[in-house]
Amino acid sequence: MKNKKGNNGNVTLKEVADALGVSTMTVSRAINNKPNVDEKTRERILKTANEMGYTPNLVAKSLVSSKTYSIGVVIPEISHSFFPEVVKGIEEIANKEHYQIFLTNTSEDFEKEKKSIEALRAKRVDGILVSSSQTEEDFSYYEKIIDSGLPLVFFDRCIGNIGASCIGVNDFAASQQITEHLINRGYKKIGYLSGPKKVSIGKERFDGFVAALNKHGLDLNEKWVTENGYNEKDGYHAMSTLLKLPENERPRAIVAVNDPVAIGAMEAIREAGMKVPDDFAIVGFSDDIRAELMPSPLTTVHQPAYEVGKKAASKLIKTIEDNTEPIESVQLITKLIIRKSCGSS
Amino acid sequence: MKNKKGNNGNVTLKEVADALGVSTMTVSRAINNKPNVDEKTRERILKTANEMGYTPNLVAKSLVSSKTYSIGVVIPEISHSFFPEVVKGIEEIANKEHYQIFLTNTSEDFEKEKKSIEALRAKRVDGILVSSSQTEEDFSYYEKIIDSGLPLVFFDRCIGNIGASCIGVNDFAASQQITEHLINRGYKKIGYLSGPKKVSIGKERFDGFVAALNKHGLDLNEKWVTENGYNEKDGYHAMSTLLKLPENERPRAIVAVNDPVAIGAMEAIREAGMKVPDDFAIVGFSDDIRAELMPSPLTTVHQPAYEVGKKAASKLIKTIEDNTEPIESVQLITKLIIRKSCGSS
DNA sequence: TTGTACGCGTTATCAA
DNA sequence: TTGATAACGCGTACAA
Repeated sequence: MKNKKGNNGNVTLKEVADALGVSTMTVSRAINNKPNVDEKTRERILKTANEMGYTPNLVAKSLVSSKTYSIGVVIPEISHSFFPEVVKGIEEIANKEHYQIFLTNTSEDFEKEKKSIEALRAKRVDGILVSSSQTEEDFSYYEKIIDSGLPLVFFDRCIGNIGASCIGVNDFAASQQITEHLINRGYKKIGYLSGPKKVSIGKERFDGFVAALNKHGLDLNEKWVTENGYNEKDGYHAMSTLLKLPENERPRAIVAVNDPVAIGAMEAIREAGMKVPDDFAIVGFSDDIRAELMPSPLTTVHQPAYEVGKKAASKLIKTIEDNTEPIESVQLITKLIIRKSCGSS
Repeated sequence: MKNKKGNNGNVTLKEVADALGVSTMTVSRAINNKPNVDEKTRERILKTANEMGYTPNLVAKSLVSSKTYSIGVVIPEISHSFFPEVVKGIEEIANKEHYQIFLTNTSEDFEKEKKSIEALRAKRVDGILVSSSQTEEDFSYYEKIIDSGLPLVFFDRCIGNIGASCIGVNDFAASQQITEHLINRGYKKIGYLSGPKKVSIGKERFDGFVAALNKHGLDLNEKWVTENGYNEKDGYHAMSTLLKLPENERPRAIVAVNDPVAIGAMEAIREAGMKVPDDFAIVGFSDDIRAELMPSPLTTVHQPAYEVGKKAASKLIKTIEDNTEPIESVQLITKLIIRKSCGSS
């Protein structure tokens, strides 16, 4: 059986007004605490509205105001411990400012990413926060979004110089630093397990790695560089490839683009009957919740995920509410966490 | 500078219609693939709409149809590895059915939970999925929600017999089973680190623990039962309390209400200079991503988190789209995962 | 202080 | 096949 009025169970201003014999405007004013309402009528209205279970219809409000108080959040992989922390930060700030968040998970698939954004746009979100999985050279998709005027802030995986703010970390410097840490420990034969280099963190971190080698006069051995995805299975696969090299042509240390990849690689090393750090030193990036618990605790770069989320949400909301808010690229500071996997004593 | 028309950069049906000199209805029909449009005009319209960058305004559509294709998801703690998996399952099903999800994180706070639900209701979500943190006896809040006709499905932490479906796991049986596993290994002095027993999983799991003791003729020692929250720090705190007992009055094995609590307790044990399982055997619940990596890998109950999410979303959407969909209480099957923390050989 | 008219963008309905 | 009108629920602008 359907409701006579399509509005599900919900009470409208008009229904409250009719019940009291006043106009909808008076009810509206009373409920929104506008000054020009007689105190007695206000009380009557509030009482009745409450009894009738009135809740304002934000859909109608949004249609009039072109403001939904909703923001879209697009992330590549909610299972990585980094992202739930980011989302927590986003949610905290958003709620404080009375926004709700639409969450979409793209599973590292750019096509799904685009579809999600179209859905969010159709829902008329006030803005979107994106950690992009785009692996193409062509940034016109995001350029169009930004040109259209939809407020957009990238976080973690950014697309630079196309007119959107970005909240990330110092990927280049941190990657250089952790690589130098390996070099300083005496490792010279160092391999790199990369993610797609078209993705910002893929490029930045790899470049940091190369910069460290150059600075110390070490050569980049192309055979020791693999390019796969950002998950455990990708790390496992990449490391398996390196393990197929003849023993004297293998690297002695490994830098992984992130912790899930490092963790996958460690599994491949273990299965090959070898040990970390005795046979391979290895370092990661992101300080996954599992990093310190690995059989050989993983040396990595700690990222302030919660702060990234808060900062990104805050920047987006400022951009939404004030279109003179400047575009900026923020790099939050990471911290090198030295554990045993790099051969630390 | 503001837009003349408040609709941000978005093109409307009317604008497309004016550009072609047809009525909005014709444009609407063309775009929605209704049959009664001349094929030539349809083509002209689609072409122009596309060129102008038309995207339908779902807010306006929702106002007319009283349907938003949005569902609210309320979870207690997104940082627990269990919940991101659930959310992933929810998102997968929801997207397939063209729904978007509003995510809210309550940090185990019932007041925040209620506020989130009010916000979601004001946004006129088509339904909500809730894992409740309510710790009161009085269920009238949810009774009112359900009576109001807002489709609601609980998952993981349910509130029973008040007219909503619930997708959970066999908490009672699994808790009994894992407790019996300890008993069968010869442990007789068994303590319990509980969460709030007003929360469904708190009660079910504790009752399962007690049932196992009873079945084997063991007494429940009240001193060995603590009631705290569901996080690591709660487990740490609870275990610290037990460790203050004189050595001969301490339990020899511990059942924790979930893995985060078990992990916190293990930390307390380690800090006290004692070992798992040598000094204390311990088991958890939920198969946290860290469980197998603990210094003494944690024996626990694996929950099909992703399946819980898919099933919950699927049930909610069915309930939304067909109000004759029966109320049901589903218990998905868990699996006992035996590792070393229970003294397994 | 209170009420009336109108518009936000869309679709259902009925008329042409 | 196409168009005009009304309605969804609310708030702004103006009138009483």
